[in-house]
Amino acid sequence: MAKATIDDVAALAGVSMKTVSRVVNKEPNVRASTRDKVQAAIAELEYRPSQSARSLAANRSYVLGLLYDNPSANYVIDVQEGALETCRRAGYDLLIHPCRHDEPSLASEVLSLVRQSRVDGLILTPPLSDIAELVEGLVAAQVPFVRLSPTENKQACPYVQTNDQEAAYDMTCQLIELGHERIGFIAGHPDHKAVAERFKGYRAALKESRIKLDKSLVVQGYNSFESGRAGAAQLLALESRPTAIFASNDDMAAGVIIEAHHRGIAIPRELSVAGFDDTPVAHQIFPSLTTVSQPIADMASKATELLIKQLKGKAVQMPAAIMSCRILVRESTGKLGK
Amino acid sequence: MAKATIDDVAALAGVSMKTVSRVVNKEPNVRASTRDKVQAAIAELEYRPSQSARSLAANRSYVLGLLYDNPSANYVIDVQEGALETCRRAGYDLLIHPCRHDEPSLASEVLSLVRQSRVDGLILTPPLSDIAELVEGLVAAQVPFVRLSPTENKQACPYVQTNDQEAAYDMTCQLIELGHERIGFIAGHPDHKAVAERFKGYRAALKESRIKLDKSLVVQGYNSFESGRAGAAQLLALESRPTAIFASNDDMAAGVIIEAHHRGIAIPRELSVAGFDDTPVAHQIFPSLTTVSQPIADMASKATELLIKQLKGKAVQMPAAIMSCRILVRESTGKLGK
DNA sequence: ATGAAAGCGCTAACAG
DNA sequence: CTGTTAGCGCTTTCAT
Repeated sequence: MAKATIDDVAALAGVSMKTVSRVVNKEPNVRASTRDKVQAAIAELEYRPSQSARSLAANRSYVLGLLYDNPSANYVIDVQEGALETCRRAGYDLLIHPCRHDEPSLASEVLSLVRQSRVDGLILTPPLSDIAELVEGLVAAQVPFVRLSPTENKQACPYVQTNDQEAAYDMTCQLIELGHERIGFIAGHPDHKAVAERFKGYRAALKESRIKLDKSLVVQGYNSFESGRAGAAQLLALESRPTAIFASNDDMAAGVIIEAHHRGIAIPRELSVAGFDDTPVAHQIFPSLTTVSQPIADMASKATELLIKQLKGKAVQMPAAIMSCRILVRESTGKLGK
Repeated sequence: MAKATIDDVAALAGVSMKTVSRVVNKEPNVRASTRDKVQAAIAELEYRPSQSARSLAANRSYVLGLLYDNPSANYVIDVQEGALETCRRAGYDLLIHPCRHDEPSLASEVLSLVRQSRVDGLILTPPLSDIAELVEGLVAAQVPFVRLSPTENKQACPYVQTNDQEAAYDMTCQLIELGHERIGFIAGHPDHKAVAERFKGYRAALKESRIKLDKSLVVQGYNSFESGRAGAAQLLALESRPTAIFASNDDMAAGVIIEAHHRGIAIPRELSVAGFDDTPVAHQIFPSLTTVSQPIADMASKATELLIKQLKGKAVQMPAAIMSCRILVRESTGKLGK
């Protein structure tokens, strides 16, 4: 049996092509009995509308593009999962498009994707959310898009973010309450602003507790395990070394833990360690890592919803959603000497 | 400026639409000077062919579908990366389609995706590579597809696999050479045959060294960290416990390491641990894990090539590619007492 | 509530 | 080597 077309369905149901189209697209103004007839014909012929034909006619692809440049497999997978969840419910598919945030041709490459009518809209994740040229290019070309965790130019499009600076603040407060005063901090990659700005939470907590910010306790990391280990090596070699280290993400925190192991420093007896993200390594490491969990899939799912709403023309203004992080206390933090 | 169409380009270049089409699709039989004229017009108008129009006319979407049901984010990301690499070079895009291998409607759901003309072909990854109903359904519907690491029904389609049973054999031999005789084994998820069959390599190595297979040393794992930890708990509680444990993947090996830490068993002095896959946790854990690295992205890239070749009708028979694993010796294995 | 006609922008088949 | 003619299977617009 050859693939059935809308004409075959119309003929079998004894209606016009347009009526079948109405039923398929759940448009109103179809009598219930007519709809039933059509649906029976669809079932009998196993009719599936051709996406290419409807894309061409309607000038919409029913495909969304997910853009990312993130070395964390877990982050990307969670985003994909969340985005797909909403896509499926709404009848969209998802095209993935990893790219390089430092590629000069990034904006034109992405615009080309849209101009080929491949995707109806885009989802941007950090650090792409903060690439001004890309964001401005999309706005100028009137491409519908949403962003996850943008830190700048927030009126450009709908977005979803977490209160992660607040979580970094809370985490730092917890360490202070445990009695720590010399708290090392490993900052996130400067290009990755959402991570980099977790530093603000750390700083605010110290300030509130009237602990002077000691610049020798703050080292630059680059989100990788290796950079975390290197940062830890620097901090732990200090004459008066910190009693706690807060890394801006789990990979770097894992690096801190390994470096401490290799130096024979006991965690948490001699050093508390905290991370951020709750990646799998956080509980696969010894001791398990105190960290912050972000609802990444939920953020992506919500962002995709905002995008689809925008595509349907329902959005007059640019909505935004803020979601909450959760601190997970595990084995790697505690009072000194315990 | 409205989006330029092929007619606009043809008009500007002073040729027919068909000639533009030839240039765009790099077909032969176009005079160089004509091609140049056309390309100049394309550049001037910033013409990008509409994918929907060409899909409809040519009955091809230039999109491939990637099917997976794998809890390992790293595996999936590597597969995506490899597949995309080939896709880009060949002018294809990639649609991702996670699904559940135990879902009864899996085959019909996937066939529906193809019938909507969304994808021209499919890439199946473990454990989907071994879902007979899906594989047979695709063959029956004459859908072009390729598989990664299939263990059954190998003539059904082109495929790519590694010599991982051989690698498991080599790893076991290495442990034996280090003096281990009581080597525990944590088997992979039974639904995930490619992983499960690593056991064969372990068994073969023991046999060759005339070490009797002790069934109490083989426990069933399910590929997860937790199942690895549970398996290790069982093995390490044995009266005569193993001096080495080989887990069928890194997540389970990480579970072994954590369980050993909690029991105060020193690695590798009292227990050697080996894993499989070389996921990030393998070097983010203490001690770092001896493991096997598979060229996952390369496999996916190669598989995608085979698929595209098949789409172009170039493949008469079903080709297969076998790639090599590499053993990475790290800190977690050694001689007893060292 | 339903239908008829006119494309969407391209490729395929054939003609020259 | 290049052009002409027909669709691909839908949605849209406008009738009825």
